[in-house]
This record gives sequence, C-alpha cells and structure tokens, in this order.
Amino acid sequence: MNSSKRSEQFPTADHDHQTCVTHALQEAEDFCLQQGLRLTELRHRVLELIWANHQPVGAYDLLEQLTHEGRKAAPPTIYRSLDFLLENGLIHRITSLNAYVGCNHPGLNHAAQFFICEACGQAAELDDAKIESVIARDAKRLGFTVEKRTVEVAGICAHCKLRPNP
Amino acid sequence: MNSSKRSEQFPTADHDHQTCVTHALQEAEDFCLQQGLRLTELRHRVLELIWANHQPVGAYDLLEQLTHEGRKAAPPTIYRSLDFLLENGLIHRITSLNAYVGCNHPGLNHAAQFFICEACGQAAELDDAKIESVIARDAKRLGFTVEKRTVEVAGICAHCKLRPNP
DNA sequence: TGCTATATTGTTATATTATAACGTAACATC
DNA sequence: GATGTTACGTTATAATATAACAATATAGCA
Repeated sequence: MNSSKRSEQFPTADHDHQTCVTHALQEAEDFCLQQGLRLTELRHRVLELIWANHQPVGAYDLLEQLTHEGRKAAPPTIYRSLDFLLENGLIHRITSLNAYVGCNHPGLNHAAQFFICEACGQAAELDDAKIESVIARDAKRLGFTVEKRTVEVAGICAHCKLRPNP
Repeated sequence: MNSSKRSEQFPTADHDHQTCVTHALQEAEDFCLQQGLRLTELRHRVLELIWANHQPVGAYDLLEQLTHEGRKAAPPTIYRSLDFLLENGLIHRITSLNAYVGCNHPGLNHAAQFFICEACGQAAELDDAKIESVIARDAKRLGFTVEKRTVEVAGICAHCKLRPNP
C-alpha cells in the first residue's frame, strides 16, 4: 500500500502521485474553509502545481508553468500566491534551494526539517521533536528567543544510492 | 575578560573587537601557510572586511566597501574570494541571509549552527555535536547520506531582549 | 439590490544576489 | 626566460525577489 503523502520519507517510484496531489489539495481546501481563508483559483492552481511538481520547485518555474497554460502572470503573481501559502502553512520554502514544496501537515504549526537529495531533487519533510528540543536547549543556554528554524540537510537519498546512473 | 573570538556566544558591547579581528586574521594566515594556500592580498582584505563587519555581511556590501577604498572590483572579484574562503573553511555562508561571516574554527571540518538575531543582526556560531548526532540518526533511518547541513535559527538575542529600543 | 471598503490580481519597473565567458596579469616551475 | 597554472579584470547576463500603483473582484452592509 502506498502512502498518499509525499514526503514523510522519500517516495518510491511506484507511489500513486495523482492521489497524493489530490489528497493535499483536498486537505488545503478543507483547511481554508475551516479558517475562513480564500483559496482563490490562482492560489489553488499554484498549490496544485507545487504538489504536481513533486519536489521543491522555484518561483520562476512555477511562473513559466502558469504562463504556458495561458494565464497572464508576472513575478508578483506567483510571489503573492507563495506568500499566502507560506503564511498559512500550506507550503514550505527551502532556503538552500530558493524553492517551494507542499507541506505535509497543513494547519499544524510545526518546524520541519528537510532532507534534500542532490541526485533526484526530491525532499523528505521530517518533524523530529528531538531536533527541536536540542535547538531549544541551545537557545535557552544563549538566552535566545527562537522565531524561525531552518534545518536543511543535503545529500543522497536511499533510492539514488541504489540506482546505477540517475 | 573578553573573549577574542566573536561568536561562540553573542558578543557583549564592550568586547575587544579589534583584537578579535586581528586574531582571526592571524589564524587564517597561519592556516594558509600550513596548507600551502595562497591568501592573496585581495582574499586577505575580503576576510578582514568580513570580520570587521562583525556580523553576517552581504557580497554586495563587501563589494561596495572594496570599491570605496579605491580598489577596482566587480561582482566576480568578491565572489571568487568568497569561494576561496568558503572552500577552505575560513568563512561560512548564512543561507537564510545570503550573507557571509567569519568562521571561528578555521581548519576544523565542522558543521556549524547559527543563531541569528533579527534585532542587531549578529550571529552566534555553535558546534553542537548533539544536533549533529540527531541529524545523523534521522539520516540513517532514511538511508540518506549527508553531504551538507544547514541549521540556522532566527530570533532575538539576550542583549536585544534587555535593550529598551534598538 | 446597490454602495463601499477591502482583498486580490494585473502591470511595469527595478532591486538583489550570483554566475558565464573571455581576456590579462601574476606567479611558479622547470 | 619560456611555459603552464592560478588569480584577477571586465563585460554581460542569469536567477530570485520586491516596490509601486492601477484595475478588478469580493464581502459586508445600508
């Protein structure tokens, strides 16, 4: 049985990607309805594209995908949608890639960690409380109030290690 | 007694900054001599500027500082020096700021963590083995081979919390 | 319903960060 | 001192992101 979520671990080649996109969109719609947020057609489409890309994707890639389907779009078009999706926890920004990826746990205020494969470009989203607590401990020792955490680990995923030549 | 190192914790206002710059430069010179690396005048000056700025500083800021002192410089001038300094562990790049900061432990191959104050702009460099080991454990569970870690925590430092209005 | 305030999107221009490509100068090694 | 290599100069451009203002759509209310 395949998970309908993308990135709690690295997805296998045979996972049902259409289902995971559909599921994520459904969750987002439900979440926005609950919260009284306007998931407009544009925002919905941007979120769908992000999930459909199936890995962290750049703003200008998304922009090109939007214009290729006939929509009038300029950089602010995409950045404003990204801002909305970020603010409401529907996507994450991967700082080290300048790229955006769907969030696996929309609604939960969580600090995610990312493991990013340099071979296939996919990213696994973790939410390891242990990392959080170690950071919190260090912060306490420094007298530092944490606002935002960025934990991104680059390397090679298990699938790519086995693959002959990706 | 004031530490001659900048960022094992957030520096106090009264710390001897000139000494910490001088010390860092001396360490870099020694290290490059040992390793047979050419710390050219340009690279030396860039490293000095980075330390003198006393907090993460952008490439174009450095560029401006160079040109203001009469040197001919264009973006590649600065980026090439930054590349040299990064490759040889003399500075770090703070991904979330697109900025560069002197390394406290040149020569040691270490994965640093940064605590970045959003009020004063200063960054503390930690090297917490515990964070490393937790990341390593997660990586092992995923079958992931780690190449590079990025751990950056933004927030407010102890000094700025006490300050009335920075 | 129609009015009005607000939120969203369109549009143009520009800021910020970084690299490509190619030529010249310095240096090092023989 | 000829030659290969490394570093630097120079021009152009790529990639990412935001400012500023106009037009449109939506929501809430009279």
